[in-house]
Formats: sequence, C-alpha cells, structure tokens
Amino acid sequence: MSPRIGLDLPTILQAAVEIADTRGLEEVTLASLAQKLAVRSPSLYNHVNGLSGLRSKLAVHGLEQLLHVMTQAVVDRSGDDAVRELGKAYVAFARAHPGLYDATLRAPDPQDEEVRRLAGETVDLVVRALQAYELKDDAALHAVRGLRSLLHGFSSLEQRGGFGLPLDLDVSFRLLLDTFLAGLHEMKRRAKEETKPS
Amino acid sequence: MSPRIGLDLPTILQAAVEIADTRGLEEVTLASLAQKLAVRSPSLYNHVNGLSGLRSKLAVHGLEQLLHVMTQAVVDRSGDDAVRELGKAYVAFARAHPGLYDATLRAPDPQDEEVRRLAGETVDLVVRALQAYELKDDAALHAVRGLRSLLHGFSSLEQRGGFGLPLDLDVSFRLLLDTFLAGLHEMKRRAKEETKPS
DNA sequence: TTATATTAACTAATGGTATTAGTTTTTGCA
DNA sequence: TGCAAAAACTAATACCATTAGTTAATATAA
Repeated sequence: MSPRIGLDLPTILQAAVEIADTRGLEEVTLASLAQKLAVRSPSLYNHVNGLSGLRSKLAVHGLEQLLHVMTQAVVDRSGDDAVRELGKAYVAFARAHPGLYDATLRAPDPQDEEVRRLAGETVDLVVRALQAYELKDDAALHAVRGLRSLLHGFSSLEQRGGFGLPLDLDVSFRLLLDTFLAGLHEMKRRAKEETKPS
Repeated sequence: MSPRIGLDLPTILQAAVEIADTRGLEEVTLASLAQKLAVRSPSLYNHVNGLSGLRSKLAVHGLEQLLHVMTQAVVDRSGDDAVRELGKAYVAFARAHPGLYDATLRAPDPQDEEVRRLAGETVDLVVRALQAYELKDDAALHAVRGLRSLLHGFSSLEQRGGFGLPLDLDVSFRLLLDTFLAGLHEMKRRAKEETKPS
C-alpha cells in the first residue's frame, strides 16, 4: 500500500519556497529543486504535476499563509487600526517571502477551486475589516479592490526595486495608508451629507 | 561599411511587442521572435545582446512609451484633473500593452542608465502634477510613490485577473482614485491646521 | 568597373531545460 | 515468504539559449 517513504509534498514545497525566496521564483525549476532534494528531476513527477503543477501548489501555499497572517492581524481590531495592521501584515509577508508572494500572483488558472476559495475568504476578511466605514452595497467591494491594489502595488514595486528614490520605504507606506484611510473617511462623510442634506 | 540591410532594431522590437502583448511576455523567446521574423535565432545576436539584452531594450521601449502617454495626459491640466487623467492614461497603457507593460517592470538592472533617466523623468512629471497639493519636502515624493503603487497595483491585478469579483473595473478604479485624492486634500487641510492653529 | 572590407545571416554544435516511457527497487501486507 | 504498489531511477526526446565558425551581400575605395 505504501512503498518507499522518500519525499512528500510538504518537503518539496518547503524546498521550493526556500529557492523562491532566496534566488527568485524564476529559479524554481524542476532541475534546481531536484538538486536541492538530492533526487533526479523525473522523480518529482510522482508528487507534483510537472512544473506548472508545482507552481500551482506553490501559489495555493502562499495564499494560505498570506490569508493566515492577515487573519491574525485583524483579530480584535476594527476601523483604521484594523486596516493599518492588515496592511502592515501584507507588506511584511511580501518582504519576508518575496518569491512565495510572487508565486501567489501567477496562479495559472483562476479557475482553480482552491485558489477561488482562498480568494473569496480573503475578500470576506477585508470586507469585515472595512465595516467601520459603513460602505454600502458594492462600495465595500470596490474598497477591497482599492486596498488590495495599493498593498500589492507597493509590495511589488518595493520588491522590484522600482523605487529609485533614497526615501524611507516605511514612511512612504504609512503615508499611503494614511491617505487612503483619510479618503475613506471623507467618502463616508460625503455619503452622509447626501443622505441628510442640512 | 554597411552590408545586408535585413533586420533592424525597431523591426525586432515591434515584433517582440506584438508577441508580448498577444501571447504574454514569457512567450517572447529568441526562438519565437526569430520565427516571426523569418530568421534563425542566432541572427538576432547581431542586433541584441541575447535574451536578456532583448528584455532590457523592451523595458526601455515600454518606459519611453509610458512616459509619453503620461506626459500627454497632463498637458494643460493641474490638480485633481491632472492626476485623474494621469491615472487613466497609465491604466489605459497597461490595458493596451499588457506584455510591454509587464516588461517595464522586469528591468533586470536598475543600474541601467537609460532606465534611471526615464524613471527620473517620470517622477518629475508626477511631482509637477501633484504641485497643487502643496506637499512639502519629501511629502511630494512619498505621494508619487503612493500614486504609482496604486496605479501599478490596480493594473497588475487587473491583468492577472486577480479581481475575481463580478464588479465594474472602471468604477473600482475611479473610486480608488477619488479616495486617494480625497485623502490628499485631507492631508493638505491637516497640514494647514498645524501651521496656523486657530 | 572591380576589389576589398565589413558585417548580417547562416549552419553546426553544446549544454541546460521539461517531459515521457519504461525499468528497478523498496516496503507494507497477505 | 512472496506479491503488489508506488517511488525513484535511467534513457530518450524535444525545445531553449548561446557560441564558434562560415557564407554571402554590399558600400566604398581603387
């Protein structure tokens, strides 16, 4: 029923994450992974459906971890505080796991059931964090997209060294989040204005 | 002095852009490019320094075009209007040239002189567009980073189909920009408050 | 007009990649 | 003790980038 213990998926993923985070996602090849695991590359096909299968599993693995740290960040918080901690957790994850973070964004098939489930859970989490702003209907979902755009954009550009300026990155990030939050408050105020014009 | 007319760099870049925008940046290989140009792949080495050289030239080419459309977008505009048009131009470029846009973000060497020059010019352009908000010192540069994060994040996620929700993307983008601008105004107001407390 | 130098494009060869087919070997269980 | 399952293996194929060395076209000088 179960011959040869050998490799297992968690071991493989751990090694792949290590390569991705230290050498970059492009360096995660079946060849480099097999070498790291002291195995011949065809052997990996017993655990993973080729390179594309490995990338899918890596993406799911990353999304799970990202959702986890985001979930931890918002427990017992609400409003600006929750959003700020959420943002810090997101950026911290991308910094700690640049390759794995990269992998989460190359989910080959958005059709993948697991990916869709995790994406949905993440959206729900952020919607809850944004409750304090009393956004109605689709507005909350648009805000989720906005926040995600901002977090991903900052993380992505930071990783690629896209910010050429000699300026403190943490300050930039804090200001960006502050500006967005101030904007959310303003939108909330405007919405109230409309409802009951003096 | 000049034998065999044959290929030239503009022709090569045009073909590469076409492949990138239709099939994705990963599909831009020396092999696929050579086939499209009805030439053997080693011949490309007479014009471009291998695959990495091609990617560099593609990145510069994309940055030039992006800077151009952004420049056109802000002429004779200022304040919210300028920023909104800038944002719309950025997103429109990324939508029209997904592969080329992708290439601009994988500049292998941020040391590249041409890349640095274009990046600097782009920053200057955006700083000018943000003049109306009277941001002092580094604040303007932080705001540039913020705006760029938001624009890149939205474009990147849109391209990767990262937004699973069935929600109008243009509305999301407009709201995001509005929120950011409202935030900028609020920051400006707060700064004035500090300067001359009533 | 002819000869030469320049250089683009070529062929051939090498090494790295993923992938498939088919074989060997280990190990749990009958 | 032997059998079946499955993991890891070897061998082979196809595609990729890249380099070395050859062929051929053309602008310019003689």
